[in-house]
Amino acid sequence: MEDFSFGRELRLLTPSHYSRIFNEPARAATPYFTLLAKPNDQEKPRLGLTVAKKRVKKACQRNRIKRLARESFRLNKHNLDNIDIVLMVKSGVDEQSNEELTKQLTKLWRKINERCKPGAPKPPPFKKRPNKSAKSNKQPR
RNA sequence: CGAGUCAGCCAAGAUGAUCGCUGCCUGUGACGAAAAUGAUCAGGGGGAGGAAAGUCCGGGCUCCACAGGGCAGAGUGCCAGCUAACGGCUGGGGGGCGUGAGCCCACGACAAGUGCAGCAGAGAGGAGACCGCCAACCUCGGUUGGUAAGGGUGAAAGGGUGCGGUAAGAGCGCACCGGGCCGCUAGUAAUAGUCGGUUGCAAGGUAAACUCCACUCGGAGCAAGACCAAAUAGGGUUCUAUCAUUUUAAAUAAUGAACGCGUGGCCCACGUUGGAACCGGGUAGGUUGCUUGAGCCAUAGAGCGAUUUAUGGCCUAGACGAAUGAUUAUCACUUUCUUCGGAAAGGACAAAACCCGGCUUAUAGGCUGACUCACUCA
RNA sequence: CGGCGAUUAGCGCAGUUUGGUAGCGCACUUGGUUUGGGUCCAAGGGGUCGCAGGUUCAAAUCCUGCAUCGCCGA
Repeated sequence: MEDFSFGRELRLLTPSHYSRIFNEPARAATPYFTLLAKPNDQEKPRLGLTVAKKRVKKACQRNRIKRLARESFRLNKHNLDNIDIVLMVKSGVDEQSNEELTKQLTKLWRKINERCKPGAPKPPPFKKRPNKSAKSNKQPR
């Protein structure tokens, strides 16, 4: 029987936890999510969520996305190594169905775990994304 | 049956299953000498709203300030009541809309004072002669005077209709209607009146213009405030005494040395030369404030009503990178398709953050009651 | 969660106090100057004044309610 619990020891609780991960993390992304991750010295994986008000306007939609992410993490955490993950969202998530988001998240957990393995190639140094705005302007709405 | 008005209620459709989150209660009881605290695990029964929203008002609560009063500033604005309070609600008055049930209204004062009204128009406020009308004069087209009935301008032109009157006109006079003032009556009052008297009508609009009048208001907000408090740096007190020598009551003073900074190196200049204990401020972090309250339900009484009194019963979320969820089964409901077996899709607005009373805004639908209008039948 | 401010032409801003005509700079268009371009000169176009109600004869301006953007407080 797998352990599916999700207590406080599996979450990132303070700003210092978060800022550690923002410094040179491994990255994985889909059109609606971005994951940042780093190995930790605990025995378990840990999860933190950032759902910006700028990206998702309504409070009940923010809650829905956070719940889905936590639920997905809870069901998949036994496949993860000891890493800290921060999940960020992009604009447009609130228009997607629960089913679609769950599918994307399940893929992402596997992907981020691969990239955090010690043998994996080091990610390029964290730079400011060049000309991100120019690129997004080209994309059709 | 159709159209409509008002009031109230429900709201991720209902019931299960599996896997989770959270705080409460009961048991367990790690660490610890023990007590206390209560880690962990198990069980039980709770766990978003009518607007939780906007933050537009009002209050509780907390801290700060404060003799008393006034000014300034802000707000409210028909009258009476309700309330902890209000810009809210109830009842009444007045005005407007609707055939009606009903709905809407910042609705004090411009006769205290000041201001504003572009353009047009003769004239924009105790006025005025552009056209017209009338009279006089003359060069027959004008001049002077009278005149507010008619035309024209404007959002707005200084009571209305009729008769008399007049050179033409005019509240100039009269009748009726309307208005002002004083009184009477009804009403707590706003206000009302087939009421009485008086007044030719003189001062029109605008106060979401300044202003005046009446009433209200100290400021900030739970990120308020209270308590505990690591590391690092720094402050104070005491003791000891530093790397050496001399000196002094005393690390009191002086010299040298060392180290740091700077340099390829040197000189000069600058700075530092330990340790211990205690004290207070205070950051990260934690605890508290934190949910029993102007509370909810039922019955009875008072009141037209808002509301209130009495008795009985009930306890109904307290999170903090922030819980209240996900998947699935069966059964209902709506729409579409249909080979009438079924299949597919769908269910609003929206998430507590100290707590209440209101207002405003968003909202798929469903249910209940009262009433109005139209038509038909009896 | 609480407390504040702003929204006017493609861009940056006046005008709002005291209600009647929406203006300035850059940019844009046309013409002139020049061999041509720039500079310079002259003329011109372009604005539901964030949205919806109300007060008023008349609203960018006064009042009310919404929307969007931004700032501050641990």
